[in-house]
Amino acid sequence: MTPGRPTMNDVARTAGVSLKTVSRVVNGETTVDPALVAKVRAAVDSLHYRPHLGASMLRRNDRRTATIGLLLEDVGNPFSAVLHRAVEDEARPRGLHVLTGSLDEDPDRERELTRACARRHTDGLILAPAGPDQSYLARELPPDIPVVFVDRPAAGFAADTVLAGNGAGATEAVRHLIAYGHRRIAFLGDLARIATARQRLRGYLAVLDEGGLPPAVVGGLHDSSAAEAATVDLLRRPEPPTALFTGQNLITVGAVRALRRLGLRHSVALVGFDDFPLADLLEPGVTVIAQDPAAMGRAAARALFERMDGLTAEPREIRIATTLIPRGSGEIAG
Amino acid sequence: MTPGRPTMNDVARTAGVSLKTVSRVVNGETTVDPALVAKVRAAVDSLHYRPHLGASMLRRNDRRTATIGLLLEDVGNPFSAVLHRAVEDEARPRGLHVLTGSLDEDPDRERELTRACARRHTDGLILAPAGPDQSYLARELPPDIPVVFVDRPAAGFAADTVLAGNGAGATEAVRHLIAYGHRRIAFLGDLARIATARQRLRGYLAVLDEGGLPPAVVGGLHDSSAAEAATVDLLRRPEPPTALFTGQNLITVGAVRALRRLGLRHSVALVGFDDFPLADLLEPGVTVIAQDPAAMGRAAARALFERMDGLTAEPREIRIATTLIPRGSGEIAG
DNA sequence: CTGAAAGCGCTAACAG
DNA sequence: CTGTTAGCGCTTTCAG
Repeated sequence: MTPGRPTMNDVARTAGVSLKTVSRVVNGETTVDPALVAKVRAAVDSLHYRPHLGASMLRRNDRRTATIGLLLEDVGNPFSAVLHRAVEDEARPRGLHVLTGSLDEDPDRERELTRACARRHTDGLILAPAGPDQSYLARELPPDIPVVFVDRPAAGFAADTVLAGNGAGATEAVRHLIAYGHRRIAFLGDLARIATARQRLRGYLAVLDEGGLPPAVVGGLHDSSAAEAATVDLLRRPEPPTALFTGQNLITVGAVRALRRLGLRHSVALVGFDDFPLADLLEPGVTVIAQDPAAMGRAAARALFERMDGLTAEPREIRIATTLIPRGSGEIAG
Repeated sequence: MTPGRPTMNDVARTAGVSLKTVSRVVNGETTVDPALVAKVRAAVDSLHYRPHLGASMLRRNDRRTATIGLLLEDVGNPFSAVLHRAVEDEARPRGLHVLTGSLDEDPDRERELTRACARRHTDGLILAPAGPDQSYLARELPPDIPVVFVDRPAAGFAADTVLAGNGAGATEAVRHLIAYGHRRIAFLGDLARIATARQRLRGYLAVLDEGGLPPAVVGGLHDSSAAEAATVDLLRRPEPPTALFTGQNLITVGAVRALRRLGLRHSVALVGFDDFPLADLLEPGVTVIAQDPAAMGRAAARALFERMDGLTAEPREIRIATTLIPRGSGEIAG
């Protein structure tokens, strides 16, 4: 027969004390005779006993699993990865561990993974919404597990939300280009689906409108090579734009490639939304509106912990400011 | 009074059946009267009942939590992030979820987090060892939870291990430089602590020895700016190297910055270990020995699942091949 | 096909 | 300061 993993009972037996005494020692209660503590400790060590979190959580009054869920677009992309790490760093001092998942813009997967968190009784959930509607959460998620949305606004469910200053960032980018004399400024992005992208577009349109300049929008770009092709296309038109504003990381890289291919990298200006490593080592360096994914992760984690601690205030919207980093490509005069 | 989360008992009561019937329906057993199934389903929906994974796992015979642990150096760095994503993709079809943690080269943290996994009864563990010795696992980790090591070899504990072809990759890099006529080739790396780094160094030394060439090793570089300073230093010596081989991502970037600062980027050759985004857009493009973190994650996950399914063969060592990607910097003649 | 009883590993509540 | 009893939400016997 296989003995299986030792239980508190086994420890109690080999230590010659009652189960409850073992429980007290394991939980660090101070009201135990030092001699018994020593006996229990010895038994724990010799049996390699580890307490069973699931069992204790089942019986305990606070019912904490010391685990939070973190559902992001794709844990493999740099933005999500840095955000993830920031959440972990906030969680660590509280003894919390992180269960992660990637949603890939798939609303079904979003429901599936939130359900997985509910079944595991995570103490909280940080979610970057993939689908257009989160009203299902009121049904699927028990009311005792708080949620914080991050990176994208949710719909149909009220909770704290941490967002980048998308509109403000876009506004700053376009104003910057206008200040350098540009009047034909194009926007390249991945529109429609993602609320974040729409906010950036809105910022762009607002500034152009303000200045009486004509917009030129290319949407539906989902990867780098599509962006490259679209940029080449755009610049070969009659009266091409003299400046580009790209709505996202991969699109920026596609535009850089296109400008290079066309030999225009020193004559057409470019500002990208979202920073990326080595942007400063390209030629020219790429001017960006930098987001701060680490700050977003920290803010989301802190908001979640406040809720877990019982805060019941109105849902809050927390904006993490963006920063324009001039590196050359955005300072080409028009 | 707060009702709390509904239990199977609540469902049974509102459906007018026994607890056990609810259990059967929830677990998809087929031997239930369709009429009762419908009643139970209705009760589940109306109460928003969700089964409690912890409670079921406690009583169940197989004792699976449907969760695996994944402990990496830093979930925020691109290498770990891509590996993480690959593990998740393998885990998903098996209905497994991933609990993640970053070790930051800290052996204490490694023990702390493996213990956290043990207490949560994860079904398995994928670990990128941080400390020099993993013999504690035999004590800390119950024998029923299999481990797979990834990215770095472990010591003192035998288990499947997935590694990049570090030695082979380094060998290829140095041979490549020699083929381009270089005789003074320096190695810049983060030595000592990390087994992986040592293997790369060993490959470098072996090839130089083979060709009767003098080694020049700079170690202890832990970040990009240290690497930059060291590179500048190195190249200002009398008889400086004509080619550099950098042992790691951040060091490569530091070297690129140094070469640029010294105006030597088109005259001193460079091959870096580990690929990075935009390496092809620099000038010159940076020649690298690319690892395949996604393949490593996949292989680790598959090996783990085989063990979880009961495989008891000898521990295996799985090597994931590296690829030399010539982009210019490594093809500067010496 | 359905249900009643027992008990997974642990902690709460109450005695001693 | 210590032990006993009951029971968390669920699945497992084993009877109907």
